[in-house]
Amino acid sequence: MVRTIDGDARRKLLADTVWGLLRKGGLEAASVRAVAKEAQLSAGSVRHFFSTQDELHVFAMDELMQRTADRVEEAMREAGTAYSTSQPAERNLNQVRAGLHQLLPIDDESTANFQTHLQFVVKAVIHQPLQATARDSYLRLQKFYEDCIDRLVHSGAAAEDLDPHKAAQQLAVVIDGLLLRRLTAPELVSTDDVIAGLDEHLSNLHPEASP
Amino acid sequence: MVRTIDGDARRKLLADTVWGLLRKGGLEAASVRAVAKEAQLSAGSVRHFFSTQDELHVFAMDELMQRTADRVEEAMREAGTAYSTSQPAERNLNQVRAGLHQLLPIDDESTANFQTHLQFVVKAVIHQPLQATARDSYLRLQKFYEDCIDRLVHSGAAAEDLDPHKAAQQLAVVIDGLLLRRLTAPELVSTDDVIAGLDEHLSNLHPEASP
DNA sequence: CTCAGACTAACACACCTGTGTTAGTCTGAT
DNA sequence: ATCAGACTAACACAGGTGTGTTAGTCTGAG
Repeated sequence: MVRTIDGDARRKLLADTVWGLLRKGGLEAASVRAVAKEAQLSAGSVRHFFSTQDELHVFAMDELMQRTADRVEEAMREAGTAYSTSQPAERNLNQVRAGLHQLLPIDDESTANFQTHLQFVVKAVIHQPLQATARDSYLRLQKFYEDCIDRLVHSGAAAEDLDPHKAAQQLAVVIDGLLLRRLTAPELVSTDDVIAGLDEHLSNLHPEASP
Repeated sequence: MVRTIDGDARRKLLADTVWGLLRKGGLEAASVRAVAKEAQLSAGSVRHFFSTQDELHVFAMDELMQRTADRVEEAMREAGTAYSTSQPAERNLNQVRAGLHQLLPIDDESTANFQTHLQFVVKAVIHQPLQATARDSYLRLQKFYEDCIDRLVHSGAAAEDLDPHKAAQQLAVVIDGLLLRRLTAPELVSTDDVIAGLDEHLSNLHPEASP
């Protein structure tokens, strides 16, 4: 090895650059040249790390999904320690809530992230190279939702006669709906509405819920 | 007037062409030349009716939204006559259900429509010229949802102590969520799931609902 | 000190884009 | 029959795109 720049760091920097351009102008704005310019590199340099534009885009999408997953995991761990002295039921509920909050646009940073996310997944519907990543992402998410429901049921925060599969689906629908609406109709749905929407849904799972 | 081709028909034909290209390749695939070719016209001809690309795209989006609104209205009218001999409560419920079904991808045709729809609204998030249309569309939809809740409450299909605004929001979230999930994760959400998801939500509004 | 090879920069190619311009063709009211 | 003007077609311009190629620069192991 000679003259070894940290390739992984470079790749991640470029992924980050793609996110910014994508959020502001769609995937088409994240051209090789535009990314290079934004990252203060030459086009040749970018293409040294990603020999193809699709490769760059796929990597950027993968990376974004991974980051989100990491954030969820960390938020749950944090909530775990924060409520380490609480009852398991309360701890579980708060962990789930903390994890799910990471999947919603609730502040400027997460809104920016999910704007990028949305552009990616919607593009993936019609752009083949992105489909595998999109598929991985939603399969993983589905598992996560099922895990959340599991935790809620086992800790008494959700009725035991719940159909876990159905409940996970509904949870996914609510989260995706809140996401899409917050991003496309921001005048009608505030970040507070988003949080309230999720919390409402969760509290309706409580066995003693519903008047 | 001389040599007057039906301009409105031409415009609608071109809008239709845009939908097809958009659904398959995103807004960027609906270039002036591509649209012209697909519609078997020359580029100059297209630009005679739309002097700018944005104008064409905006018109196409407007038209799509209008068509959807028309379908909703007609479905409700149909349901009204179909249940004209029923109790008002039952008629109202079925009208609402029929209208809302028009806002979901439940068969090949509606799936295609909403693929186009989704591409439009997500592009509108970052593409200024489309924003006014998107805004009109979601404001109109919001009113429609509130109207639906109203009907349900007044006909006893929904609890009277419901917060109408909140209920309309939740309805919107469920519908948008089902839409996004069906289109981005078709393996996880079938068209039947979509219908079931909506019906479940509606039946949970019933005053005597919840065990 | 050397030099393989990781990295960068620059150019070329073929193609597509929106838009402006300009000349032509056809039609229906006069 | 004429002719204004709605419509069409074709070209040009300036710029952007992905990608291939090729020559150069820098560095750390030997």
